[in-house]
Amino acid sequence: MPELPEVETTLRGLEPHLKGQSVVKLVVRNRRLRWPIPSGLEAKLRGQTLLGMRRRAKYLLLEFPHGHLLSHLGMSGSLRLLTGDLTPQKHDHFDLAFANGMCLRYHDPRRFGLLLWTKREPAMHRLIRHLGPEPLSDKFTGEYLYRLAQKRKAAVKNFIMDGRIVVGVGNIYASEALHRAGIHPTRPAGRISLARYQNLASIIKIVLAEAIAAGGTTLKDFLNSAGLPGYFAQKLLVYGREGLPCGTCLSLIRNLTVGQRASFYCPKCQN
DNA sequence: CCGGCCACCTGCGGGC
DNA sequence: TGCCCGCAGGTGGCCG
Repeated sequence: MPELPEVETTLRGLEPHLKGQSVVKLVVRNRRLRWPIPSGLEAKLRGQTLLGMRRRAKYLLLEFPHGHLLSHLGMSGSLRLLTGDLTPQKHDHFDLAFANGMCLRYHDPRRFGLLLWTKREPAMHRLIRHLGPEPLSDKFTGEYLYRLAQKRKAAVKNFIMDGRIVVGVGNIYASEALHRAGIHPTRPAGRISLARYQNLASIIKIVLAEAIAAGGTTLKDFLNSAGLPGYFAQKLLVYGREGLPCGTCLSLIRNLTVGQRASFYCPKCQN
């Protein structure tokens, strides 16, 4: 489900309500996420004040006086802010209750997400340490992509989805950005010019920024922290549009498997 | 180091 | 209707 824009949307929805609040309790109904929710986390969080929230890649980082909570939404996770009815539904795996009455509830049918605790700087954590730059930062440029791409034979779509190269570009936005940039998804990363990478890098920034502004993409079940869908799905030009005409040239959009992921592209506009 | 593949898990839609 | 198959927005780990 969530790529960078969906995680950012979740962060922006939660932070104003939760920053500065103290934790009343953590209730875990199912510890078995991608990695088990650590036992003892309940005791660690009780009474602690949430100092701030950040996003790094697709991880949400919650800062407390003695460490950070590190969470990830996986493929099907969502974090909702509840105030009224607290009856848990199927796949509601944990609740973080705050002193102002707000309840942060995690829902995740596939359980590919996670909730971990780290005492050290989150940037030093083994799941974060190896990650590349944020796509919306100044470190992410066409020159940067071009330099790392030299001699690489992997398909450019896999290259830009590799978190060690750049974070936050998932399957939807990789397809969309490559389409807007006119680059075929299977083109070897090392066989793309600097000029095309400059174009691609700026397009990735634009697509992600537009998706954040639209509140993310809801394909079937993404909901923001208030339980509302994002509407960037209406602006997708190729993703999920196999067999439909390209908006530019009317060729039919194709769906090709690249690196075990569906990849949508226009056979005429992208090369 | 790099590239390719698998696994983790549940739900849903299509085809028969 | 019901069963079986394939597929789904992520990503660490393993293998050659």
